[in-house]
Amino acid sequence: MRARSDALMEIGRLLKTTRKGLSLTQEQVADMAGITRPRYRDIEAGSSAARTTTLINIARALRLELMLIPQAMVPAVDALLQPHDGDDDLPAFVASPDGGANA
Amino acid sequence: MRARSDALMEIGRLLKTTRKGLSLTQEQVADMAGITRPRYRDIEAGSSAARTTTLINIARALRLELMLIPQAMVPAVDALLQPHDGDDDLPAFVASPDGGANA
DNA sequence: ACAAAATGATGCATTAACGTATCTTTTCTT
DNA sequence: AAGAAAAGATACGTTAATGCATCATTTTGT
Repeated sequence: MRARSDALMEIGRLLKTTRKGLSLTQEQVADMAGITRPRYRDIEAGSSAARTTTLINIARALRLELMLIPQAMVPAVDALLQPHDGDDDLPAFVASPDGGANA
Repeated sequence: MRARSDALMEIGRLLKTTRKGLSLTQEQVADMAGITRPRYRDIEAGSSAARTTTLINIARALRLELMLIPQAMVPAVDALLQPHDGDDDLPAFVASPDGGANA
């Protein structure tokens, strides 16, 4: 409800972009992820820090996978994702800077 | 408290492996991530679904980054992470199958 | 073998994610 | 322009993540 971290907003933007790329409504994604629309809305808006399981379910509804990448490999992974020749959906990747411990 | 999904246990295993590779104690990682040791312990054991912000903080304490990768790109990213010639720490990557909507 | 550190584990209080309901505002479609 | 659908937003109750304290067990180091 009162999350609002940089990372959350970045994730939210990615979710929204990906969802629109798939022409899905918030309700459809929420259903697929097993949560309600108001909750999905908060997550997409970056105003709620979803549980790990919830984020994974949302990601999969959008054909994304949550991964933990060694920081040293992030540039390489980014480069790999940049020239998305085109399979079906839109590109994606997340995370970067932040700071404040919790919340 | 009673999470226990496949994905959570997989993440937990990765966190533990990475932490040991960095020779850090649970307490050190918990401190860096801004949570308590009992909580970090639960997360590492896969018995608790951390909030997104918490997972990000833990990941960064372990020099990892949370990323959402298009499923179509996962094999390529995996391949990129496999032959880690030697940068600094241990390997890493996560996620796979699961199912049950929430929790 | 011993001590110390690290990890496993539990109980209780607090906080925020999540569900349900309802409303308004914006964006599509015709 | 009118109507419908989607998205934005808020309130309140429930549930689980988190903090704090404290135990037992395992591992590490000397």
